[in-house]
Amino acid sequence: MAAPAPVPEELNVGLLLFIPYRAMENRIFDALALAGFDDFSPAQARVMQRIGPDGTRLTELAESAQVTKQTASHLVDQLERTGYVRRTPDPSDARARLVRIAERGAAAQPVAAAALAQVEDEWRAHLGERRWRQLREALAGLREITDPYR
Amino acid sequence: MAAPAPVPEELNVGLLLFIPYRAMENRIFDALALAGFDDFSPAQARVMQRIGPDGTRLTELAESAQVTKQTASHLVDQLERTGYVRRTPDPSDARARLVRIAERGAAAQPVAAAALAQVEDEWRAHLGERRWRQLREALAGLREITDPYR
DNA sequence: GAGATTAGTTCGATCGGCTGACCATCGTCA
DNA sequence: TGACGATGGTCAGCCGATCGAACTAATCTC
Repeated sequence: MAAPAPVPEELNVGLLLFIPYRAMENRIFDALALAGFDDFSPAQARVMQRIGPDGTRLTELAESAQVTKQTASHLVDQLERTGYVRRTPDPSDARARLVRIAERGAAAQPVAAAALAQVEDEWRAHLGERRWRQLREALAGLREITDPYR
Repeated sequence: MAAPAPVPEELNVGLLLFIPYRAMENRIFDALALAGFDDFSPAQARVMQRIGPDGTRLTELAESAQVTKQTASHLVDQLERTGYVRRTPDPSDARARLVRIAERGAAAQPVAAAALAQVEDEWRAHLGERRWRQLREALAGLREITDPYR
């Protein structure tokens, strides 16, 4: 333990979480824009990122992203218009439709993944392997009690 | 943030950060509303939270919250109208004005602080003291390379 | 002191997100 | 079996957040 927390300004945990989150979002967003994927917004991305490999229902997306169905629907509209996603019928329920990644979305994913990996590498390098793993582990633990969706 | 399809265990760090952040924000917001402070928005709170004890310039607030000066100005307008903050002249620069916490803002702060402490306690209890400290430490480390303001 | 820079505001537009109202399908239970 | 509540989704209308452009006033630099 050593030094008795010399930190005078104990920045609150909420802010402490938000700062790197925002940095990550910006980095990925910039990388995508640089690769030509500049025709979508952070809000759209926040929804798109939650689409599973086999498609995801709108309601599920809405819950997961913590927005109303209407908002999610609206964002999916835009994503559909620009070719990032596609709505397909849900075979198991005629009311529902599955939102799936479309061609342009599929093209953007590797770019986003690469940017993500790049940032994670930088963070890991900065923190060191041990602290990095501890961070991931603690965040996963936190998720158990803070993820309203899951 | 846009990232590839989530695999449950390997959920990307951005999302892992976002989930508890959002949960924290919601909890504090609810507590404030319950205590009668229901006449302001999350966006306003995000700005207000960054006001220092001796007041903070608008431009500084804008940078720190990563919004434009116009947006910050607009939010401060509202906060001023509802009595949470006050604009005072900056003695060191006649162009500038210091945004300070006003009466209603000062009244809200202990409520927010209590809610924050409550949530932190819950999180600490869930993670255990050791992991909790590791989390805080890692986040502080991350801030060194992700906080564009500082 | 002229010109560039900086702090802040005003204006106008767009986008994100919400509520309310609605339709179609599904599931259940009398 | 069929009526009715619950569920998945859309449409319409509204407000707040945020941005870009253009502007004023004060400051800084030579």
